[in-house]
Amino acid sequence: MTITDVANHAQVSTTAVSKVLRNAYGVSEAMRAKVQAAIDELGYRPHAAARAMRGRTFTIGVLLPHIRNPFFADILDGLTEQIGPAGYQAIMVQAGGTDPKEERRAVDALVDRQVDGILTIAPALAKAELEEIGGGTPTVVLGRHDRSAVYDSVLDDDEVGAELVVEHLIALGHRRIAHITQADDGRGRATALLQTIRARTYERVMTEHGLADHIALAVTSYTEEGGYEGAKRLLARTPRPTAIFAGADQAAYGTLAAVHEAGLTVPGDISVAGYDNARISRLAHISLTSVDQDGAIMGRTAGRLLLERIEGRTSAVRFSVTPTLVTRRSTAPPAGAS
Amino acid sequence: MTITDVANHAQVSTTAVSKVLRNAYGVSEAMRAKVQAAIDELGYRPHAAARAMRGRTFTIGVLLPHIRNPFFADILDGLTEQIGPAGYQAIMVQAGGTDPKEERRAVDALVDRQVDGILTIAPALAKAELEEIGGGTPTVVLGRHDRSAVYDSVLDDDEVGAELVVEHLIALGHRRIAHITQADDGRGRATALLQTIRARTYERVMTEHGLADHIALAVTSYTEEGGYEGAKRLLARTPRPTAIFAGADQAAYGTLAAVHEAGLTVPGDISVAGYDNARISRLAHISLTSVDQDGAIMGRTAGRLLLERIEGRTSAVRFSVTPTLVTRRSTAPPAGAS
DNA sequence: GTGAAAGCGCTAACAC
DNA sequence: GTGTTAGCGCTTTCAC
Repeated sequence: MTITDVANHAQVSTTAVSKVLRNAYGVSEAMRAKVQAAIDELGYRPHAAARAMRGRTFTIGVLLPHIRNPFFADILDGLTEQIGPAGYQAIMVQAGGTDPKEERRAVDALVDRQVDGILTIAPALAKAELEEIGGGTPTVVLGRHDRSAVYDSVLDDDEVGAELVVEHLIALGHRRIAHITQADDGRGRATALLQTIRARTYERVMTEHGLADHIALAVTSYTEEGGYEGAKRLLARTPRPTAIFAGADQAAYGTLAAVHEAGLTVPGDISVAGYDNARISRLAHISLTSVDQDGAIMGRTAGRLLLERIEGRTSAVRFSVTPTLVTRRSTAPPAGAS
Repeated sequence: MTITDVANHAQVSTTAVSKVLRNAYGVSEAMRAKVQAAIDELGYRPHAAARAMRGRTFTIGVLLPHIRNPFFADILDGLTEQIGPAGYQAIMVQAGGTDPKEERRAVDALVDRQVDGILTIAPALAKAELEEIGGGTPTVVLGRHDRSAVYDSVLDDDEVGAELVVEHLIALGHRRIAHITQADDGRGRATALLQTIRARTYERVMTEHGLADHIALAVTSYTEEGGYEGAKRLLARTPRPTAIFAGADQAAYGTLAAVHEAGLTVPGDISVAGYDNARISRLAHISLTSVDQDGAIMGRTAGRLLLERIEGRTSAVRFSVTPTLVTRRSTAPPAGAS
């Protein structure tokens, strides 16, 4: 079932069919109707690979670090909502860990498949590599703070978000506030990575409040395992922190497990806060104080920016959402606070 | 950078290059080395779309209902582990809800992109549609109980799993045990769907223990929202159930929230059990009794079966894993049990 | 063992 | 407004 079959069936040229398929300029209404009828009748669907040889694939490639973080689902929903009506389909690939090599392989897989646009979510790649990719394919980078003239950026203001958490804990009366962050791999400017911004903001706010001596960092990863491991280390300190700010909700879940396992209670002995406001964090049993960044809006915006670039925009755009703090039962004044 | 460039650079024909690329029969060792050197030197990567026109894409398409269920991540990891070394790349598309129309659209997107194989996870499509897809592309269906001669099946023995949960609750002394299940859309034989098997097994085991009068079903969906909604309905019954078996962990999380919101405790007032043994269920704060099905093995097997089919196998294979029960703190004897 | 050449299904000049 | 036709980069006969 090819475009030639449709053309024969409708008694027109393949050009006409191609134009109807792409809603291109220069087809009469009668022609359109005739061709469309033939398409419907034959149940024809264009061959994506053949299209890719010459024109568009109507595909947006999404690079996800992994599919375990429910926050990514919000982003994807927003993206799909935006690009679907324009006839685009999102395909996802998993980066597989924080190894930039693996990530590069995954993003190359998208490039090789001739996607029309790429959305990378919190990539660990060096900026130069991202620009190389952006130079060849319209690209939106989500969750990084570098400024590029080659690709668009969608990000949450992590400095605001981290500040909200630390200020909240300090206002509750906490002084020994610890933080769990994710290691960066040392390539490129670290200040571009959201975990670095969150961690530095934590240190800055602590210092501003005269709590520099109480700064305690655990460098693991934004995963449940990372949160668990980090919390175990932090809880072993003497004196023990009274609050733990995990840089991501996933890590906060691991922290909750570690606290519980140590025979301590939340928030009685330890307050815990996260970042992302994943849906599960809202559940009464977890009830995690967290920073809400609107993933759906971020996804929709990424989609819009990609469509604009595909249509020809070449100037770079940077879109930042301002996060808000959602306080729940996992944070409370420290024991002994009057 | 095309195959012609490589051929020119190595002073050979494009045929030779193509053969080296595909590890095809009939190239001398010297030729292979020369061509490989040119490939490496030029940093050449084959154009996937051009390949797709004639041969393989080295791509496996995965249809996911959504990316919120962490159990799917285990499956995907297993799949990647299996197909990666063979040079295959997994790409995922989201079905977007339980609407079979949406699901069909998503799977067609994979077919249009000429993937070499398709893995559908817990699809809601009619069997006839799955067979149509399987007829055109090697297909593995994960999580359905229909028997097909056209596609392979990978499943967990849901009858065993559901029985383990209900027997466990009964052994603890519960009698008023309720169940939250997912609606099916009425297409095709319902007995093919895992939610139907789990629900019917629940009814059967209850009946076998003389508890037919205590059967209480809430038909919502395997999501947090579905679990929350279903639990609210069940808790409104008089007399109230003492245990709720949610057909999936996601739904169990919603159930926990609803129970908590009703001012009741788990497991003091209500025992809660799930199915899937997602990682979060292990966390001390949730500590959900659940059924473990080994997602990694299921994913690896699906990958192996797909590669076999791509290599030419035409007979259908059915692979079933036997689940186990993991008891945690969310289930306990009912209040008033001596 | 190696290479020339046809053609996969589509898009886009360009001619009519 | 419509049709003819030359490729896109690769794989695959089929000669040599």
